[in-house]
Amino acid sequence: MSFPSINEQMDLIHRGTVEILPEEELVKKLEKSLKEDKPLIIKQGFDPTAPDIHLGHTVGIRKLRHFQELGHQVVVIIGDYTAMVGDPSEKNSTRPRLSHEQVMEHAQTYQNQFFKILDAEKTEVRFNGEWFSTMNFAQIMNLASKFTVARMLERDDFAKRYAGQLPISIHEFFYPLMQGYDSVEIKADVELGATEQKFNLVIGRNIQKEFGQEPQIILTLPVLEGLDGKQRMSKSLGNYIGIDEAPAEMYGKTMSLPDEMILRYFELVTDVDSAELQRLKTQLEDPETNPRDVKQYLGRTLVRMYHNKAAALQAEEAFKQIFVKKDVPDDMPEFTVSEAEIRIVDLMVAAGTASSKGEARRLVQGGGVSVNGKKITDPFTKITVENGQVLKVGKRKFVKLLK
RNA sequence: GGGGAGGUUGCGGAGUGGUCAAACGCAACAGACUGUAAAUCUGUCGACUGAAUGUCUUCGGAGGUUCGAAUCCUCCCCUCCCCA
Repeated sequence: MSFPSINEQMDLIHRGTVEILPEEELVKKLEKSLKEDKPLIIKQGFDPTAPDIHLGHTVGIRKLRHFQELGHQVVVIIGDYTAMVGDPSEKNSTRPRLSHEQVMEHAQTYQNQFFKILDAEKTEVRFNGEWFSTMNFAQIMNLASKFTVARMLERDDFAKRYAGQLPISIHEFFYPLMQGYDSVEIKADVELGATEQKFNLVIGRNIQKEFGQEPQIILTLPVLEGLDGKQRMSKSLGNYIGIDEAPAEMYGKTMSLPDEMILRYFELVTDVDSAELQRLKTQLEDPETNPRDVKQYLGRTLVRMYHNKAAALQAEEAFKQIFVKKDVPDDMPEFTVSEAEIRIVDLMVAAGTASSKGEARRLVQGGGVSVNGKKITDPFTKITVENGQVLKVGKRKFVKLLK
């Protein structure tokens, strides 16, 4: 196997990263790997707590991909055991513990999605239950003895919870220890993680030293903001773009991003090269440019990456049709009405566009509902359904009515 | 083990016997303006009923007092702080 030069490697490694700690050590490791023609072991762990991978996750996965392209060995750890603990990072409360069965189910979905980005042939997937399930209490005590409570409480999240009189369970202290021990088991050279993971990653270095290994390099990556442009992208906040989403969804969600996020997304979650990135930056700074156009390009790029080019163009067309021409989409869910005449609020609830009649009534009164382009303002309006009529609720809910 | 504080509608946080489906802020949703951007403004924000000084469900859980309980009492569960 041959590797690119150190400079070339460092260039790609640097893209989008926040910190490399310590960078000189990484260079040394790369030199050694080059000299001995031996790939570095690159680790990142994933807790299969939520079964869908979104763009936020891909920041790390794509970095793994970069290492893979450079010829290094990527090891993905599925934290089947750690998931049962729950990572306390950036959390202000104890996470619910998952059953092993749930975890394994999620893990499968994760793997399927990983390989949309990673080269499955060159990726080693390990479950940390492999070593944790057989660890005995003496070994656990040994691991636990290597850290102090004060050290744990240095962590911001723990410190805040402690100060805020919120519960911290003892088992949460094990999370960083477990993650660190994973590095020992696979003899990691580099571990990737989001910036919020820094504490856990540093613990990994310490643990490796305790176990007589050369400590791993830490590479931190930014936490991607979600659709609101403020809070981290996460499924529970509902501000995510999932890589499994349909083209129209993916494109539409991209278009709803705040403008300030455009470049950041290009940099962190797309393949555009640095020259292109620079060009886009210049373009956005030009007052003549409508940022919307650049955002459309971002939308197309993302759909192309996770679907294909045709889907990207189609998604864009559909989007324009609905929101630019204010037309109705070509494809929409259908709902068959059995009654000859139905009240608008009942129809809305039946067709799933409102969760209760109260909500339906409010939407109607708020002026957000129309049938065949005709706005309805009285919640007691009775609709005589004709085949093919379109019910529109809010900005984006369309239902085709059938008899 | 002892002492103290606390658990309220997605979150934060008022409310200490009726006027409480519960202030206010955030988030969310809808409307106006737009580029499904941001900012701003307006409205809504437990459910049911053609809608109201209506009914039901909700203030950690279970009982109780009362004409009436988020509010008072009893027991239980959970969290935090201090002392040992």
